[in-house]
This record gives sequence, structure tokens and C-alpha cells, in this order.
Amino acid sequence: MENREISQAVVSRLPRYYRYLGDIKDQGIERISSAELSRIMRVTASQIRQDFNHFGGFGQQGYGYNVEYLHEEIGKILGLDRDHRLVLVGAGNLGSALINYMNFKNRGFFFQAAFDANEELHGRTLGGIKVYPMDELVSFIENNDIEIVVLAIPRTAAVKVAEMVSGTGISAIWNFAHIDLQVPDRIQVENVHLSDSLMRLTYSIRRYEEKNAQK
Amino acid sequence: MENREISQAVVSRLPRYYRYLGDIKDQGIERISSAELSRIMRVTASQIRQDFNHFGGFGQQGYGYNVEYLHEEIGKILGLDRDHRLVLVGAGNLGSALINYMNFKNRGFFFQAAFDANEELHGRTLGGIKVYPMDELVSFIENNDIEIVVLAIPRTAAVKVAEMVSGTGISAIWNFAHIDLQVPDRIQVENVHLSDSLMRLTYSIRRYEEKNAQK
DNA sequence: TAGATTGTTAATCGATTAACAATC
DNA sequence: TAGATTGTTAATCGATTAACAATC
Repeated sequence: MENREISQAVVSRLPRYYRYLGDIKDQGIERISSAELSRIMRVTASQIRQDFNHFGGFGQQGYGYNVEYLHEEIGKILGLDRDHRLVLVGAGNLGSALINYMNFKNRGFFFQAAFDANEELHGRTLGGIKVYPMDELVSFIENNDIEIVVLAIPRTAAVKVAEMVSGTGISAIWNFAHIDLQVPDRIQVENVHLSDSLMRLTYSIRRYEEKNAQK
Repeated sequence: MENREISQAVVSRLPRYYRYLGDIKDQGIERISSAELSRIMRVTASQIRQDFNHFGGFGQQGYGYNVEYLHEEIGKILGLDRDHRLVLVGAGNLGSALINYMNFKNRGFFFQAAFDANEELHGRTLGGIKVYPMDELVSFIENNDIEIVVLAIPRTAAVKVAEMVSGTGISAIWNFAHIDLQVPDRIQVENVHLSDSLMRLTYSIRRYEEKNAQK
């Protein structure tokens, strides 16, 4: 049942379900129907039921879904039931933002170290995390059981670092550089292309204005 | 021809085309076929031709596409042929990263001011941009022809600010808070939910491990 | 002109929505 | 039991891919 590959579309929706269910749980609500969740999240009830059923039934006929249970199960699917050890590469503003943000969110994501090419930063700390020189990155990863490498550096540097860490035992790269990285299949890559996001926004602005000008 | 609504899937791919075409142009390559671009970008040539044709033909039979022209045209579609005036709300690490990043990219995105609830920051500058108190936000927007509001603040604050700026003449919100904002239809919203992205990554890790464990 | 490659139509595939039997 | 609501199948819709005629 968990065998078939789940479509990207479904996976992309899971974090949003997780977020909403967390909020609903915090409001003290114990159970919810797909119809009610549909109303809150502005998606069809049909889609909600289909999505959840990809992972086996979480609900009960005539009752609906137990909010806390559903929230937890989706968390498990998303891998949030375990701890994750990360290193940050690039200790600039963006890197600082990520470290500070992740720490206070505290969902099991633990930064173990930061790395930067800038010598002035070496030895300093960033949100409680020490900054090391780049040439210590690979050995640090190997000696500290690092699972995720976060790349908050420019694209040329990102390509080099991706190459460097490709030989280590990491499982994933969270990439903020504006380039598509080439890594072995066993390393998962998730891109956050901020400029792409901003372009989609300006597309929407232009599109909306055009639509209105026509009238 | 430009009348029909373009699907979200197509729009989402445009920035990636734009990025690759920029690189190809920088390499001094003048023309490219959909087959060659397909090889580089790892998508089907069919999809490339279909995507471009949503906006009218940019190519020429027997020749392919002129790289510079295609790049520029996609830029126009994405609204990159005009300047955009932004304000930043939230002058923390993330906000700083965005201001510094955007300035050096210089694609026509100009931050006019930053706003923050923290009094200590008022009057300081951030990447050349001055930080003002929150209660000056609305009047600043109205007096300075602001098009885009960037929200780099926590979710509760984001909801309040979205409400505040909903009455102004802005066209869009670029939202980094982990919440879906409710604003009038005329205001476009683009979300960057970093935690959603990170969850998709940990999903992929878990999924990959599970797949391998089965064998 | 002949070869190459687009633009576009048709076929396929996949995702979403609707419907309803199963069941709590 | 009756009412509610899921789980799941079937129908629809939309997006992707394949194929090829148009044309540079």
C-alpha cells in the first residue's frame, strides 16, 4: 500500500495540511470532517479524502478525522517524527535567518555547524552555532553524522560545494542558490529559488493588470 | 491569443526557462532548438514548444529559437521589463538577506523603505534602506507609489499587516510568513513557505530510505 | 531545393472531482 | 437503528507527450 510512488502534487499539499491541522489542534478541536476542513482550506473535500487515502485511511465513517491523530500521522509521513542534523554553508544574512528561524521553530532540526569562505567569520557564532572554514566541511559531515546540507551561498560556490559533499553520506541538500544542482540519486534536493518566486509574483501582477485593461 | 488564462503549471516553469536562457545567452550562444534545450533542462521538447506557444510563437521552423529574443520575451511576460517599487516589513535577518540579495541582483526591484516594530532599529539603515516605525507604513505606501509589500515577519504580525495594507493601492504581497493571507482579489500573493519546503525535503529522505529498505 | 525544426493537432496519461456503497 | 461521513470507484477535466503537416 505504501509501495506505489505518491505523486508530487499530493506530497506538495501535505505540509499545508500539517500546518492547518496543527492550528486546528491548537484551537482545541478534536475531530473534523473532510467537508469542514474543505471549507477552511478552500480545497475540495474529495481531494482531501483522496490525498489522505494515499497513505491508508486515517478517518472513520460517520465520524470524520481525529485532528491530533491525523496531524501526527502526517507529521510521520513528512519525517517530522525524527531528529535531523544539519550544517549550514554560507553564514550571511540568509544563513543567519535560517539558523535563527529553525532553532526557535524547534521541530527536530538541529544545526551542528556553519561554514563560510570568509575568514573573518571563522570562530564566531551564529545563533549559537560556530562558524568553520570551508575546508573542514567534508570531514565535519563525516564525523558528525550530518543528514542535510543547507546551501545559502551564490550559485558558482553552490555547484562546487554540491560536488564536494556528493561523496559523503548526507541524505539531502536544501538549496537556496539559483541553480539546479547535479548530485547522485541518493541525495535528495529541494530548491528554494527566491527569484523564481518573485518572478511568479510579477507575472501575476502583469497578468491581472492586462486582464483589467481589456474590459 | 493572450486572452486565455495560462495554467499555473506553465507559469511556474517560466522563471526556470528564463534562468537557463540567461545562462545560455551569457555563453554566447545565439540560437537553440527545443531539442537541445530539452537536453539541457531535462524536460521534453514537446513541453517546451507547447509552453512557448501559449504566448505566441517565438521560434522559426527549421531554425529554432533566437536565444536573446526568447530570453527577453519571457522576461517581458514575467514583468521584468519594468521597475518594481517594494517595501520590506520586518528588518530581521531574513529581511536583510532579501534587501541585500535583491539589490545586487538588480533586476528592476527597488526597495524604498523598511519597517519594523522594534524601536531600536528605527532610523538605522539596512543595505542602504532606512528603517521606519510600523505606523508609518500605510502612509509611506500611499505617498511613494509602492507596488509590492514584502512580509518577513511572524504569522500573527503578517495577518495584521496584510489587513493594514489591503486598503492601499499595492498590487502584491510577497509573503514569507507561514500562513495563508486573506486579501482582496486585486492584490496578488506569492508565498514562500520555507518550512513547507523543508518538510518536502524530509519527506523525500524518508521515502527514499523506505524504498531502499524494501529491497 | 532538401533538411531541419517549429507550431499545432491528436493521443495519452494523470490528477481532480463527483458519486455512492460501505460502515461507523 | 438512522444519520453522517468516510473510502473508493467512476467520470471528468486538464496537462503532457507524440506525431506530423507547415514552413523557414
